[in-house]
Amino acid sequence: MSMQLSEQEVVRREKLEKLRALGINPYPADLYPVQDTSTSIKQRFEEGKKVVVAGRLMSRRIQGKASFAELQDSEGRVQVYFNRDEICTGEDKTKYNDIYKKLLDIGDFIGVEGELFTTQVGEKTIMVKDFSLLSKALKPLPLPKVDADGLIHDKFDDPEQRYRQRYADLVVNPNVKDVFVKRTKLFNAMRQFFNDAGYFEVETPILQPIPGGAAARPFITHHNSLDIPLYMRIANELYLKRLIVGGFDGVYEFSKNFRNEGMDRTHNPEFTAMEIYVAYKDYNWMMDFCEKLLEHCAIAVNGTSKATFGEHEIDFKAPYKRITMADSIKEFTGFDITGKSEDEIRQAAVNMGIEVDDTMGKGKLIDEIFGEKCEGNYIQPTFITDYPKEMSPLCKEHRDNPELTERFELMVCGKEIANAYSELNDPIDQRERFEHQLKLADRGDDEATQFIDYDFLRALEYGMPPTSGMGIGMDRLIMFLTNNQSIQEVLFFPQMKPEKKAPELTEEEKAVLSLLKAHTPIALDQLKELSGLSNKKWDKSIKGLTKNGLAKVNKTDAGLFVEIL
RNA sequence: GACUUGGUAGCUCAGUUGGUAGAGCAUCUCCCUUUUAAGGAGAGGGUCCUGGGUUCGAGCCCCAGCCAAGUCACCA
Repeated sequence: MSMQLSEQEVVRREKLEKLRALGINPYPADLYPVQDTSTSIKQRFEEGKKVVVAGRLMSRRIQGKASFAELQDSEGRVQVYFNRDEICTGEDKTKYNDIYKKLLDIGDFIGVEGELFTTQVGEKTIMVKDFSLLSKALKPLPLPKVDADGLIHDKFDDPEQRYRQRYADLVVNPNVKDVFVKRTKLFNAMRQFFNDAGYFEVETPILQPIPGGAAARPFITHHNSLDIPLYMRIANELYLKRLIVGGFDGVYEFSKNFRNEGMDRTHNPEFTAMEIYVAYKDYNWMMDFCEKLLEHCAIAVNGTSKATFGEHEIDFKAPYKRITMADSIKEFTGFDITGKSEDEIRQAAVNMGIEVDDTMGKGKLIDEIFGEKCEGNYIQPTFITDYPKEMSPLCKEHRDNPELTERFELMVCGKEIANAYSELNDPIDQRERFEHQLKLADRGDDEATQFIDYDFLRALEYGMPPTSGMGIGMDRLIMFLTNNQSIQEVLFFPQMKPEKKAPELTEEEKAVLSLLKAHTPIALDQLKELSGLSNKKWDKSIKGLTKNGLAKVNKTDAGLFVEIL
């Protein structure tokens, strides 16, 4: 069946044929000898210099026998000047009059050879001596325009369309491209920082027989040859620790994780975390390392340690404030949790107006209080330390207080962007904590981990050196560094519900068509009668058929007749 | 999952108790040899998200659904 084409798409396909008729391949195979870019031209501008550039034609101002246009390449735009008599030095003016003016469109890729000059209004421009079509665009791009005051007109900014057609978004919205350039700069900066410190980048399985290292609902799949379920990873922690057991001093991985949970502007089903584990270190060392790392990354991405996020200006310059969870709660609620029983803490939470229920243990209650009363207050990067033990099944008990763990989270603008431990390396303690989680899961606590990774316990039994580990949510971090409030803006291809395509023909249209096959031509009223459709249905159906080119309505002196085509 | 808002031309958006679907840019035709969002004149272009219903008549009203955004809940 033919696809529905808009008028502009039909026109472009016709141009394609006209180009071929003129002996021009709209999709040539040979390379184009690009020598310059839009930025190199402006940076190393010399009057009369010969240049060769390629890119998309993005705007045109045609004035008869001359025309200004903008060419967009990977680095930006440069103005090009097409003059009929420069391009067509002989009698034949086809190349300018027909090929350039009529058969090229905005969005087409062209290659341009020319010489640099400055226009009367001072714009650095390429005088085109010759050009070639490199690839014809059949769909018109959205065309935002920026005026002299920097205002954007006809901005392409519907999020649904931008996310579904990121390619078009990237072509027409340079600020979107910048976000992804910064994203890659962040990864490169972090990788360089780790490599300079002597740590190894590694890869661990994404398909795992046991999804471990976090409490989250996994995606499940099935391996045919092994005939076993496999889970997509929710975290890579347990694998990286195995490598510390194996003798690496420091390992890290940028890890795509998958969690089968809700989606909103801070959660995508797949997201990227960075996890690093360093032997012979503790969480105090990791805090120092973390703040140096983030300062380094912020500067690499934005050229400064400062970053604007919404109404806040945040500064990633080290060092960051450090406060224990107990002190934080004391500061914002006046309540001191140290030495208190579960009931005392529950009562305090109730007094603060926090909803509690009986299934909440001490750790969960403390977490609720912190989340409700404290978390949102930390705008500048702040380390919150010494979390309750119940909340941290993979973390080492605090050296000074057995109710706590050696854990910190880094808060920025009230959100967690890093989470780190002195890792638990006591295999017997670890086994007990896993078994405890299993009991919670059996009781129906769906947050608790439902599997015990016995292989991981075996690894710990061989001995893991004291180790500190840290995870950083890369998507959230880049949101802060690029001032984006939504994770979809920092992912090239955020997960979306599939677009449903309209059926080629509805059942009603098929019915009318078969009637029409039996009686053609036929009076319109008679066909409508035969179809037995309601007015609205009839109208839709006959319009659908004529639009698809399957039927035609003829107006004659005798009335309206429908015929099949 | 709940609520709110939205879905109309390639893009951005109007659309009046419910009465022939509009504008700007883009497209097409003609004129224009240093302009820069938008030169001049003219023309074409629509699954008004989908499906029902009410009505003589629905872009508009009612019901159901789809998709998205936002808020909350859940989740970390």
